[in-house]
Amino acid sequence: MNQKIEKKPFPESCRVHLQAIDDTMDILNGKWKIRILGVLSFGTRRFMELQREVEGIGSKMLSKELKELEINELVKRTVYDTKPVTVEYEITEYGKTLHVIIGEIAKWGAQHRKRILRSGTVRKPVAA
Amino acid sequence: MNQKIEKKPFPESCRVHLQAIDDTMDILNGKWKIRILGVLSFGTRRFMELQREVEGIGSKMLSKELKELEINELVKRTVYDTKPVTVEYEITEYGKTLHVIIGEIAKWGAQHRKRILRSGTVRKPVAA
DNA sequence: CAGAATCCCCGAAGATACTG
DNA sequence: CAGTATCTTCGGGGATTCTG
Repeated sequence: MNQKIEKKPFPESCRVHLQAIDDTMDILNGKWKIRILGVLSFGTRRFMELQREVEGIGSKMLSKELKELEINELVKRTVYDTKPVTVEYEITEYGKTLHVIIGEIAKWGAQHRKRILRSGTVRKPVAA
Repeated sequence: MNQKIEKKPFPESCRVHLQAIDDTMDILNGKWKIRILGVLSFGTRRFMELQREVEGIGSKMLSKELKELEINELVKRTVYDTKPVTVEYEITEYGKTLHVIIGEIAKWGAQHRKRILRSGTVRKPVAA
């Protein structure tokens, strides 16, 4: 049975803020996208290089995630007409606008790691 | 010695950076955590309120994600000994250190939305 | 209300093989 | 090399029910 507590639905300003968060997260979904962008932030990469550098990802997933990033114009794919075809991926100018976010994520991660180590306990970054 | 340009596995500095990104993402995994933190950033919330405000989440998922956030000391759970028990969730001081990230995410989302609208096409934030 | 327990399904994602 | 195609498995997560 549905309980109704009916409080104020939610201030509009809050909804907008949350909507914005969702907009971003819809694009950066999947556990690989951020990581892929992280690797690409160091420069152009070929498919195989990415697969090697994004630890644990399979070719199918990599292909799929890259395609999604490309659709959203965050990554650019370039094909070179060599004998065995060569493909390079790089972050677009628009994609670079994400660097602020990724930078903050990296910064926090570094701080967090220090915190974990400092706190004697053998606790590790637990997720699940 | 070796004159050939070695394909270094990956510069150490880069690995550290990527590791930091992973550390953060391991904690903010799942499609709900960021959203939950976003809602909680507006203040203390009860279980049902969260479920209503984090659109689409089920009680099982909400419970699970909250537990994980609690383990990582990003969220604090308080139980009040009322007739039907009352439970409140709030962001911890440590959790607030994530506000920078979440703020940037929201900022980017807002910008992105504008960009999408501006670009005539009916393109919408595509994820998959 | 706050959640745990159950049942169950569908899609994410791995492994493998194949192609231009 | 850079993917695509196919098959299959596994568990995330939804719906529902139950309890303190």
